[in-house]
Amino acid sequence: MAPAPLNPTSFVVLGLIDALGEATPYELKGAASVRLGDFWSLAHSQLYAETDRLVGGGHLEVRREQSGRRRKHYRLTNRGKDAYVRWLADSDTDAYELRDPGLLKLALGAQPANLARAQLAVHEQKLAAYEAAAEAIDLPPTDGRVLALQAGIGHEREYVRFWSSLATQG
Amino acid sequence: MAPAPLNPTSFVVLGLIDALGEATPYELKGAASVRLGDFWSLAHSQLYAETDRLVGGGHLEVRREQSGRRRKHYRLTNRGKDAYVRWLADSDTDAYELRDPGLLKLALGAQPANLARAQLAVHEQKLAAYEAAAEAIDLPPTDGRVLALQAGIGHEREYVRFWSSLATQG
DNA sequence: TGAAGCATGTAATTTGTTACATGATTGG
DNA sequence: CCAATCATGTAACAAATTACATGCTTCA
Repeated sequence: MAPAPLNPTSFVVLGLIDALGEATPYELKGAASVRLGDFWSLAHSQLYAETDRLVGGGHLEVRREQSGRRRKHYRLTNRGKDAYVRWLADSDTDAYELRDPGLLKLALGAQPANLARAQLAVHEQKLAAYEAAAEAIDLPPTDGRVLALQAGIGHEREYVRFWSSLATQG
Repeated sequence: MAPAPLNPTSFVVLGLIDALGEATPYELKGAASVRLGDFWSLAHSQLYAETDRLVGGGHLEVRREQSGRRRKHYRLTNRGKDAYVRWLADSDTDAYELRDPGLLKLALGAQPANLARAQLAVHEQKLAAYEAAAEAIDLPPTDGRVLALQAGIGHEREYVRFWSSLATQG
């Protein structure tokens, strides 16, 4: 039986470990929220599961502390590094779907005005948070994290524009 | 043990059946792609599983053909209708996460220019498809489906703008 | 009449979420 | 020193994806 193929979660883990050199699942949790913000969240239990799987596939290796907490520290193997680098360089990415619960309600017939007011509040808040993060970040403007944040800001602006246009009626 | 709570998939099914009056899973498949376009897709096996679950929770009732294909036709029960109407009227929707694989690669350090060219092509195509759909649709401009489509168009425009700005370099 | 593809489902596998448990550290 | 909370994991459950199976229509 072939080992399970790598999925986006796998690459998040590989990418974070690549950046950190070595990490425990707990450290990955922190790194994920820093590097990916809230546009791609993972439950901490997923990180424990995914690191295990990646060890099984030969993409990571573990070093376990011999005393105290006996934490597991993970590093990339050559195989893991290769797989990650190839994924990163491959511009043919998975398809993306909007899958926004707010738009789902709208499409299924919710009253636009009420929904819009609630959604507007949500997206205004998220926009403010992203803008604050962009303000605070200390990285060259060509860094991928900055660019991704700019993309997030663009989307939230678009959401605010969209729901604003519906919020006024009703 | 309490019956499993309803999730977005459940409400998609309830909503489609509400609109259709009665439907087989196969008909739901068609209805979903018409009403939700490609912003919220479901595998056909999900529809069989979800209709079953909803029967178990008392939200749907089945009528099975007595001969031939013995298809199952589902209708809302009062309980199902109620749950659906309440969900639709509740403006407090689930949170939304962007979760775009393209942005994930960008944030993890992919070369912006190559990625951008590929993503640009994808989103230009999607934008064109949405615009064609908006052109073809024959519904009042206040219909939720039309509005959701407008939202999709706005997002795709934003994507095109964003990736365009990165595609020129490199 | 047989191939293509539409229609209808089930089963196996993989993923993701939620809940539970408990040890270590630290600030009050 | 004790309450919070940080850190570390496992287990149970729910959901989604993929693969498998197979009957019905249609039309060449």
